Amino acid sequence: MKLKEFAKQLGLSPTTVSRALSGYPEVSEITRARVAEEAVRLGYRPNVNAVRLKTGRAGAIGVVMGRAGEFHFAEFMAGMAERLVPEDTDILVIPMADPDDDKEMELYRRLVESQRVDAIIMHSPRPDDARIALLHALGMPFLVHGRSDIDVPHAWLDIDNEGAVRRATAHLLDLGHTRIAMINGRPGATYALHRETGYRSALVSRGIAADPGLIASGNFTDELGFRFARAFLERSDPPTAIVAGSMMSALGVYRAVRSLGLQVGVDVSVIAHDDVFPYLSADNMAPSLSATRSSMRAAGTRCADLALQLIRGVSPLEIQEVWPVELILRESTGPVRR
Amino acid sequence: MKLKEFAKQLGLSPTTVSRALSGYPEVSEITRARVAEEAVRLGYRPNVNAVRLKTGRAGAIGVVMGRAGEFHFAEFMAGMAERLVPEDTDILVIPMADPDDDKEMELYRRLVESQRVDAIIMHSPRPDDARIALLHALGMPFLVHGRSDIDVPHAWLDIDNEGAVRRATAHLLDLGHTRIAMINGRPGATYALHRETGYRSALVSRGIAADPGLIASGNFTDELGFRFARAFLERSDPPTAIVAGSMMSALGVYRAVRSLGLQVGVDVSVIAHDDVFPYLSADNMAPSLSATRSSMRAAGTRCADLALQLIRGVSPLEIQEVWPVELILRESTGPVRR
DNA sequence: GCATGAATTGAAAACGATTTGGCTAACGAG
DNA sequence: CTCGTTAGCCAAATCGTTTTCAATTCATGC
Repeated sequence: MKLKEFAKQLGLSPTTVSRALSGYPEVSEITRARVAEEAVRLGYRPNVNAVRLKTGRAGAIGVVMGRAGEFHFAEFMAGMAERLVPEDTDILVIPMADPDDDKEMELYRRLVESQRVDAIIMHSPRPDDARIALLHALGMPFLVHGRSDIDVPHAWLDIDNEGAVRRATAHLLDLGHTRIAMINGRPGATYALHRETGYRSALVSRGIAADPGLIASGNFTDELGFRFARAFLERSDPPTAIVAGSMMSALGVYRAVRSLGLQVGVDVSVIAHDDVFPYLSADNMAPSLSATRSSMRAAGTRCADLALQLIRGVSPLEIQEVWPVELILRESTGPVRR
Repeated sequence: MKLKEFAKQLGLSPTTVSRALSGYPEVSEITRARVAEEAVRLGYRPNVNAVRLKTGRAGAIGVVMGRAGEFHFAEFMAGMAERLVPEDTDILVIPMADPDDDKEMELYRRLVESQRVDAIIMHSPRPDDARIALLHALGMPFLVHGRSDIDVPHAWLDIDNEGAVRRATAHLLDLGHTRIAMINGRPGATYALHRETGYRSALVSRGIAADPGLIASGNFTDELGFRFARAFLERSDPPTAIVAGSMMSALGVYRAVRSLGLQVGVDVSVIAHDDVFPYLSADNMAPSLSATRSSMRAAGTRCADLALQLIRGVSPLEIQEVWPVELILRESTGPVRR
């Protein structure tokens, strides 16, 4: 059923029907009602591609996905959907190429030129992220989930990674721990830097020098959590507490602690960052995991919302949001054992 | 840069340029080369929306996403991307509505009519899944990841859930276990039924009656894994082995076993299904987890491939694939303890 | 030297909507 | 009774491609 045909059935012109459906003011309320009603009855729906061609709007928001199958991603997208479904806006997944490669840049360029999306949401930027510069130069509305120091205006939403880790570390210090290890994310991303800054600043404020041997970086996997924690704990001067970057890392850390016959929360205190997953909760771990917490799903919803605002013309400069992070103390942290 | 303008720069007609770029045979090799080269140099790219309108092809495949943020999803999509990126086909995420609701049906209807996707990939169908009937009726190419008994032709790719669980259960029986519990997925989905069938048939073949009290169903979460396993093990006649539906369930089961002072692989044997995640591996659990294994990522890649075939006109009837599932024995399974 | 067919190329008509710029009728005001 | 204004509607142009149909060129065989 096309507009022309539908209009004929109604005894109206395509113009009027189009206007009625798009809510323009110059059509009488009574006609509008009739058109709307008949559209439902006859099942008329404007052809998206025609609308897109004519208006230049894509009706879709692109979200960049890492190729490693990050477990955060589904949760973030589910959050996006919450906001975007009622808006009738599509979610387009943009698989990342190698970020260091020129291909990645080429990919964005093509994406923008092809007008398949009205805005882009990207994750885990680096302090000097060429993608941001490019998207800005191309004039594509985009929202950064995370932050960048790059000298280009960009909208962003981030959590207070630095503050979160600082508080977590400070809490461990309060408990008497002085040798505190840290398992961070892949080096390069701003969030990893911020976390390290938070960690260091907490130590410094107590006059403790950070031991480079107690800092490790890598993907947020159970395996690396285990390997790093084992390596820390097998040192001659092992840490008494570990700050881990994710729930998966924490699983590995727990395992490492246990594997050495030690007890989490007693011999070794553990704090991790929890993005709040429906399938794995810090509360349910044994012992329950003290964690810095921030909902990935909520971030997805809000990012989608902000992207919509960008599309509607809000200036990127007005969109800069830092979310506070909760610190939830549970059983995995305890006073240092002498 | 539009086609018209680009063509003029080349001193050719839009027709020829279009043909050259789309690889039609009636344009000379030399012109084609020139056009291709200049297109890169001048940065001409056809407007996707115009192409879509004209050709009726959307250049995108839709994939249905549950709203619960299933952890499998990112992995599956990463797999899809592997196949779809080189094909220059977009991935559109279709958030699911309530499947029992009419809204879900309405959603598909609109999706199809709006011509936003050329094919749809859906997951976890039920034996009698109205969505399949609808998509078939609407004439939309679609691929089912999983299976359905519905009497409507549909293309599908599934793993051998029944065989996997049968073998897993049989292996436990071989080890002398006779009281074997099972933690299944949400009731209703075909895969859950198949798994239960596999479980029951293994028991029956040894003349053992399935105890309904040893079968539980629910989302694949750590929490439910724990709760179900606890409930099982606290019975007066506890099972000596547990078959779990996912890695997350297995985490919960491990926790439950430990919480009762029991030992996985010694007091209680555990087998789970492993979709192979980069961030959590059965091999690394402690004790390492015996598992039925099938790569979710590979499934995503293959599903994307099959969807492309459907688009190219291959009959759904020719696309029916069952993947065998590996059974990998590790430390979490051992002979029954008397 | 000419008809024939193959090899290339173009002009123009779609695709299905939105939107600009009229047009008509009705209503008050003068 | 006319004129200006407004509400409501419509015709036609447009978005940027693809594709049908027709035209042109060119070599080939006679």
